[in-house]
Amino acid sequence: MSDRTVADVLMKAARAAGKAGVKGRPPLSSTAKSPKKDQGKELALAETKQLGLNDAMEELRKKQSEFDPKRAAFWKETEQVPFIFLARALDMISNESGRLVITEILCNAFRTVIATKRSDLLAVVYLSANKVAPAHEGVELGIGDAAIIKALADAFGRKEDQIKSQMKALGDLGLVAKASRSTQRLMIKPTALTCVKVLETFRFIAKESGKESQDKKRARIKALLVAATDCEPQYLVRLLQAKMRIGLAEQTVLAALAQAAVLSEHPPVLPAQLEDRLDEAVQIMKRTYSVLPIYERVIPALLDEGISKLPNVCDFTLGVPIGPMLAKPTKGVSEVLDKFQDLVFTCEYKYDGERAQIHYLEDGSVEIYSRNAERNTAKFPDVIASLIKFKKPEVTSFVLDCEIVAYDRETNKILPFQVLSTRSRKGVIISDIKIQVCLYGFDLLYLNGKALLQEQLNIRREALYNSFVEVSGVFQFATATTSNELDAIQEFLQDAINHSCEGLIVKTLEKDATYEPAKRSNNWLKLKKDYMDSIGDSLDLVPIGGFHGRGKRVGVYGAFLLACYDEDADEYQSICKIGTGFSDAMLEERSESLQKNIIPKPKPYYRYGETLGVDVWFDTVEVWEIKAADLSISPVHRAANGIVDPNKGISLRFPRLLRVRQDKSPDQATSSQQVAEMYRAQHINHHPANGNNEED
DNA sequence: AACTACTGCCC
DNA sequence: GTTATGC
DNA sequence: GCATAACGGGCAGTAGTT
Repeated sequence: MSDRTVADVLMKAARAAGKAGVKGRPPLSSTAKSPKKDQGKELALAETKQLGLNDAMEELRKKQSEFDPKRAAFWKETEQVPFIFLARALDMISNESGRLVITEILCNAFRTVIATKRSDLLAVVYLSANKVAPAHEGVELGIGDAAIIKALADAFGRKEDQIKSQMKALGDLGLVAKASRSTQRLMIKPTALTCVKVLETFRFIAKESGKESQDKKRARIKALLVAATDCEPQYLVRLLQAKMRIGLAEQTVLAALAQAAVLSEHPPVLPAQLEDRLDEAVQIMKRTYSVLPIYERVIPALLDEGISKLPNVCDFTLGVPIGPMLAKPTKGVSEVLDKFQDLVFTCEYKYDGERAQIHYLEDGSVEIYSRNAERNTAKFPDVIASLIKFKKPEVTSFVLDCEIVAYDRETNKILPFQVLSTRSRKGVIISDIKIQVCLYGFDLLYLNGKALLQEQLNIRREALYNSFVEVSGVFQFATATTSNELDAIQEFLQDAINHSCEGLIVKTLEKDATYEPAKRSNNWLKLKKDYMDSIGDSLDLVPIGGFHGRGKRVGVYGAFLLACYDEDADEYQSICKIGTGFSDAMLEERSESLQKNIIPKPKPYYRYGETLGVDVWFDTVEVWEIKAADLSISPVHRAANGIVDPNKGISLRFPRLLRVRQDKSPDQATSSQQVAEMYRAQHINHHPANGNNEED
């Protein structure tokens, strides 16, 4: 089969389709954004027979000052909120790009729920935020594109291959679902979906496990799809994918929720105060959720007590993960000095491991949470067992912010992230552990019954230093300096890198130095070698394959397969895919240019992993400069195969496009020898278990 | 029992 | 994780 | 500056298949 024809046809089809339904980029083709309420209207009238639906939905468009919550309800107040109400609201939002308007529509929808069926607000918010449960509860759908494709084929009586090729063309399974709507009319119309029912089904899907669980999950999805009408299939699928793609995500949901609470108050807020109250409410809601990310707690409290009293009822709770504070990237020491001009600050090593937030409760129990609030407690029983050794006896409760790093206690050296990631993740037993870890503590958020979030970093850090003792290779404080001289910082950065760290985190100490949960704060700056221009690994590589874009990248390539050139064997060896660093214009240019160089099948002198699933192959014509943070041994890529590892190639960590090298031809690309040399130059600390005879 | 594709979650 | 983009 | 949505490598765990 010829890849060219398939690829070409799909690409053209996508362009012709004008990329309706996914926003973010002014479409290549000039099809104007046509309001699509017209289409929805007919479908709704024909199918749902819910008279008043369209009028009701029209109400949602109104400004919040003119909006009448009950007029937007087309169901009886005793009934559960229909799913189509939310789906239509989301569809309305998909046609908007302004965040204010999006927030307003969602706010109106929430107000209607509050005014009619308050008990459904929780489900409606969960669906709006595209979540199934709090992150730390570990509820997983276990449904990906492959499973959805099967379910769609099943529900609409289509062939999987057909769905797949339509997926390539439309770039979104939600749109495929929309296009698949069953033509046959059902004899008995299924009962309308409700938000509660949909959320409940998602939770059932998550619970399904073991033999034939995939069939059971698929059956549940099918049932939802069959019962769905109008735009419901599209949004069901997008919810299952956890990709809403309509410019709405959790932060906006929180804002809308806060505003809806204010606007639902009795007596109504005076117009003169309204704007301030709304802004304040949004801040309160975001802050509350950042320290207590559990809708089951926040929403009832919001409904019962109102937004103003929310902080009194919903506060940080030991055992519940706080959103970790994040750092802003900076390009160099001078930018850091610039941003922290007159402030006192400190520099800490940025360790290359995984972020951990450790909760130690009064009863001695422990929870360990990841950067994304996943409960990792069962992954680190060794950490829990060692707590007692580095915690001072007078410490009865704490929340520690730290980095867990793979560590070789023989050589006292930090091991690479790739080693850490090989640790088992579930139900780990201490005696089975092969990779030891060291904790690097850098912040203390809670101590002996008292939250420290509001304290400045110097206070929190003092508390940290006073509460724990270092145990070499088990628990150490993040290496820090308070020097504020450019040269000294530069040197400290080099020290960090020499000690197997990624770079530095620079933090304000005394002023503007509170812990800002869940924020990428300006008070923490990260400084990595590869952020700096003219420093860090950069390679000149050849695009040899393309992958059809999804979402806002439909109609262009979303990613490319890159290769280096092996001079000895005269072959191109895949080294990584690349999908970031392109401006929209650049991505279009490169897509268009490479499309002219499509070849029907890969050249015999291309080396690559078969599992990559390349959509389209290109002749070697261009050279792109790519920046990366590190080089790694790869299970799929083939660069420098046989040079560093007998059976494996080399790949790049965090690859991104810098620019197109118009001055270079493909055979002048970075050579496999150079790639191998760059890999060796990293001076990686090898784990003893991996260093010896692996393959003999 | 070994392999593979898929999924979720680290970075 | 990095990056680009619209508001 | 914030929020969102494109996209990266690579690992363990799981379900299904050979």
